[in-house]
Amino acid sequence: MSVRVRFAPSPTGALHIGGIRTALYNYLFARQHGGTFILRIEDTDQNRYVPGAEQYIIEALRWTGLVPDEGVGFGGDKGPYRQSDRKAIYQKYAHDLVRLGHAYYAFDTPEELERLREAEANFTYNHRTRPSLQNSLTLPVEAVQRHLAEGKPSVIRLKVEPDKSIRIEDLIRGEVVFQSSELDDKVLLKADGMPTYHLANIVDDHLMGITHVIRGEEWLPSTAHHVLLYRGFGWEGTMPRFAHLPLILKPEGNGKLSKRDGAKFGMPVFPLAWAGPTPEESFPGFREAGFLPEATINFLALLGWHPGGDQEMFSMDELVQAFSVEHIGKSGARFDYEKAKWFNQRYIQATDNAALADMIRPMAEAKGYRTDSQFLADVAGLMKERVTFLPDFVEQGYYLFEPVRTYDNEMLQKRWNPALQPAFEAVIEQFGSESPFEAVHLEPAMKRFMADSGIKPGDILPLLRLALAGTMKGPGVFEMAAVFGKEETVRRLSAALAHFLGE
RNA sequence: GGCCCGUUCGUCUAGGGGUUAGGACACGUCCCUUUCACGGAUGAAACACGGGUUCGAUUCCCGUACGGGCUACCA
Repeated sequence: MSVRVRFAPSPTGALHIGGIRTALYNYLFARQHGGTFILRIEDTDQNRYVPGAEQYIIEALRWTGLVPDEGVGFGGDKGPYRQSDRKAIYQKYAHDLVRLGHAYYAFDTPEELERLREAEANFTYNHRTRPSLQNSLTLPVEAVQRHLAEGKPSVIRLKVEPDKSIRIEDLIRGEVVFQSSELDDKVLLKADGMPTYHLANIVDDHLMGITHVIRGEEWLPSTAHHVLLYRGFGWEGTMPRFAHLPLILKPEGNGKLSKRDGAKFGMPVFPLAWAGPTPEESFPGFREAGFLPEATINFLALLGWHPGGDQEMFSMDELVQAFSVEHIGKSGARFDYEKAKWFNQRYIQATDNAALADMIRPMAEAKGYRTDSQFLADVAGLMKERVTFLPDFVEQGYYLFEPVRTYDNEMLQKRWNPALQPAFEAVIEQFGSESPFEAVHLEPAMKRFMADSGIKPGDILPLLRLALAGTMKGPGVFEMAAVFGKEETVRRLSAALAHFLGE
């Protein structure tokens, strides 16, 4: 049977980076087995639905390259893939389960249950308490019929039989055992007619032919209920295998990574920026920060999984090859932003200049800078080994785009000396006569010229740098000169000399 | 509180009954470089604790501690 896996997020806002990792592992597993990767939108909670979240999820998957084979926005013949469009299906199955004796109607109001929980801290709706509550197991048949006919608000609950051991063979954790007596009678169908996660999930996974459920660890405790549902429906024979992923933890302190941690620690925790109704509900994204999708994926892949060995850099194809559920770690992984930055740096270094030019162009454009391909590619070549993020090219390399307006005064005081004027002028003149104007020629030629003229490179080189860039940081003097070209180089040097002379 | 899961350098991790416990990020030092980086070399840095089992346990078992998750008509 061919592998079918799904990524099933809830459109309650921006999808954080942990969600992308879950999608990634599902994707890798599907690709490796020649299987199908499905996107299902779990929007069964009307109250938490956030407009735009679904589009965000799809865009985030496209950006990271985790493109589904089937699902909302991607076609497929097992749809619809949006749970709110499947309401009638769940209702049918919920009622089937009642008929089969594995579920029942319950009429207790949320308020009544709330009171019970307040009265008894550990109150649970289960095999012990249900005989004293308002449901189709305790009420006379006529009363149940009447309530149903009158449309009295009701839910359908799973009838968990006590005294049974439920064993789950988790692909990551091995055998996990639960005692049914400790399980509650989970609500399957809510009073508004929508299913809860538990019902919708099992029905959909079954109907969509899902073979492996790879999801976050927060679902491990309810997996026992899910097994009971498969049994209740008589689907145990085709029940998917489960793999529960460890969670991603906060960069510092305790607990799992949350939305707010981005602002708290000054780093993005979302793949894409999210514009909420208020600044507090808006979040920065990896994409907007200037991460390459490949770097983001490589970083996430290794957060909780490693194939063994010492390899750090993995292309998507290599990940597909190397991936295995057995090598997923069991403990939570702390979100390590420094490592993410390092990956990005490595990927930028490994990207060719022409491709970088295309990525930089919008940023150069926004600043009103030159945007021709050759120049941007040259800038990329000069800066790629000293940047971390894409915007750094134009932000740190501003002097490549703009004329120098200010010179590092401290360095100027230290390096400039009026006695150097003739040497500096000679060097400017020599630059003007060099050809070809390329770094490989310029560097030896100029150094030879200085040696022949009795000019100490140590006196002049720092000044040339200052003259060309205004700052002591940056690419090699001759490399910059070559990118500027003869005319611009001489212009910058002359302008700088005038400034050095106090004009 | 109850149930479930986990625990190797600060972080991500490899490993696995006998190893100098390996790599990467971050950090220190040095080299390269008359800048800043890249790169190279090198250093400091870990098997939570207590009992077993065993000739031998970081590795297997049991406890304890600590961490995490769940405990909604949320997912």
